[in-house]
Amino acid sequence: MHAKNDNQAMTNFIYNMIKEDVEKGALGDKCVHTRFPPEPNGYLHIGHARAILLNFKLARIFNGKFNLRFDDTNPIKEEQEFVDSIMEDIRWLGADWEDRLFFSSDYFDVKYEFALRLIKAGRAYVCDLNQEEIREYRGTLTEPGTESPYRNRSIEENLDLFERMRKGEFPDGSRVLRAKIDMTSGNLNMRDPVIYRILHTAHHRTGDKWCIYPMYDFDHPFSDAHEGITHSLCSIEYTDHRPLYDWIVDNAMELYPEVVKYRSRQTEFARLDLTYTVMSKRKLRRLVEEKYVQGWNDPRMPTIAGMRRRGFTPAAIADFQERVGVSRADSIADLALLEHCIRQELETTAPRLMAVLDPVKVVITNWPEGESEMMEMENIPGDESAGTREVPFSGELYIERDDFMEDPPKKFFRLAPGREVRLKGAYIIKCEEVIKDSQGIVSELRCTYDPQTRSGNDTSGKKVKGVIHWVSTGYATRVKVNLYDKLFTIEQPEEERDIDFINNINPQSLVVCENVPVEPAVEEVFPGSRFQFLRKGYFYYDPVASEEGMPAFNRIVALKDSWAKVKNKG
RNA sequence: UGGGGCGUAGCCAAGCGGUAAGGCACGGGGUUUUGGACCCCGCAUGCGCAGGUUCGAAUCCUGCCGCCCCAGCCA
Repeated sequence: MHAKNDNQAMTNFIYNMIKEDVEKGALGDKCVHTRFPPEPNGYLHIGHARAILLNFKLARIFNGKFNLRFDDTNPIKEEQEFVDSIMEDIRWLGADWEDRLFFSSDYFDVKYEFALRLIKAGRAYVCDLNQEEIREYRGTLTEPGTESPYRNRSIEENLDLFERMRKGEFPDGSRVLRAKIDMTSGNLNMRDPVIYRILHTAHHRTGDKWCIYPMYDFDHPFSDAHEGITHSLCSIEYTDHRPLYDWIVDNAMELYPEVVKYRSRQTEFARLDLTYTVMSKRKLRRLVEEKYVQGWNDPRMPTIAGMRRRGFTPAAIADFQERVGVSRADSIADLALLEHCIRQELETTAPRLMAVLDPVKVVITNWPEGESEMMEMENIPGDESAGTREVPFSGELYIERDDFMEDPPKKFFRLAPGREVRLKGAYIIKCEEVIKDSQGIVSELRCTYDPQTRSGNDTSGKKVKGVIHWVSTGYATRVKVNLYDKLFTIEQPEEERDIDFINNINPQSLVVCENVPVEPAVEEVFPGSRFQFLRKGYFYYDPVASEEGMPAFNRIVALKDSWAKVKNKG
């Protein structure tokens, strides 16, 4: 439907590059093969969705393959809980890794062998410098480093020491294995990078089998080449690591060709940020831990889990990613674009329902006492196949409090004393009397209806500008509604260097409406489905927040509101 | 002269020597029983700046300016 053809949608530089590779036969007998390599130490967010979808779609467009590989080389930070949530999120997004679920830790044996071969080739050595000394020897951004005094140990000694590291003879931090590259390189990553460290910590997959673990820069390129990844896509901050990536892959091909399926290449692209939210793991964790939100899946969070509970759809997220595009330039996508994508999808797919979020009572004084009438309304305007439903109309109704103004400005088209308005799908009513409580708050509007104006066979010839929604008081089902809005009040909450980003939280990011009257058709809908509450916005029947007898609906996004603009102009 | 990356509209982004796509946002009009949706129209004499090459430059050259990343035994 709204999803464009893949080939038309993709016009970014990575797509172009792969297309060229394919056309000139650069892949040999290989097909395009990509991967998404999350570290299982946190929840996925909308920024990750770009990487997931990009990798997955690229593989699909070129009839290639897409792997999911957990980068689990640091047992201190990684947990099974995150493996599970990450898989759930990726699956929900629609990226299918088929039978190719891998873990970096699956290759610890073969990586150990590779390390041995590097040592034997004189290209890696065990270094006894402690962490602080390694830092000192590394030099600075502007000064070259100094070679470690252990750099020229004999191959035999290195082999012996590395073996003893593996056996657990040395404490954490006492020794590391380093690649012997160039301590004078302007690129710090090439100054004899550490490739294995000692960590006497159990691993979520390999248990106590290992007490030495490979570093990312050694592990990642090797795993890519080992899996036969043709295009290794990563974010821009790894550009500096590319020479090391190539060094590792080249050495693997030379020293251990039997386990290398492809000479993988790394390509970097910019991360994706979004306005009115934060994306850093640290800040998201703070929001959760300090209880500014109710958890990682709070519908205000930019996490995949949060967006799923808010009611976003995978299709809208994918559409958003496509429209934003991919480049190497730092970018912050506009929340308005994401909102546009979900509105566009729901406009044609979400059935309409009437709910009055902030009710005020209307009594129709000339309506026959105790009578009611069924009004037929379209579920999705313009889509006959979506059918219609019956909505009970009566002499006592709720309408939205802000659909009435006692002293309205010229451009206000809704209800006001002496003015007429159409009740959507029903009759035109006229406000005859305003009743207020002791505090002067409007408590009831007494109106008359015009029997000639029944929707569908209006013989009155009347034209009113305003159309408002309503619910019959005697036929209202009560639900809970969570009105979610932007989590922050400014576009870039992370930008304010001197002010804690917490200060920019939107105090109105969640407004709860209890006992909201909704037309009775709501009783036939299911958790997990999406609706438009007429004129108010799109809502998601939240299976998590709903309770027995009290369904909860989350506002995904409000409808565009051009009245608000008029009103604010004065 | 540490190394690397990036500057096209308010936000994204195409373009790769032939005279600035597209989307969102914004503004105007039409239409409408959702102030929604839909349909028109408008929105960079200009591509960070300054020179140069060329019949012709966002694209090539030179020099500047600005922003981002890198000194984890994190990924």
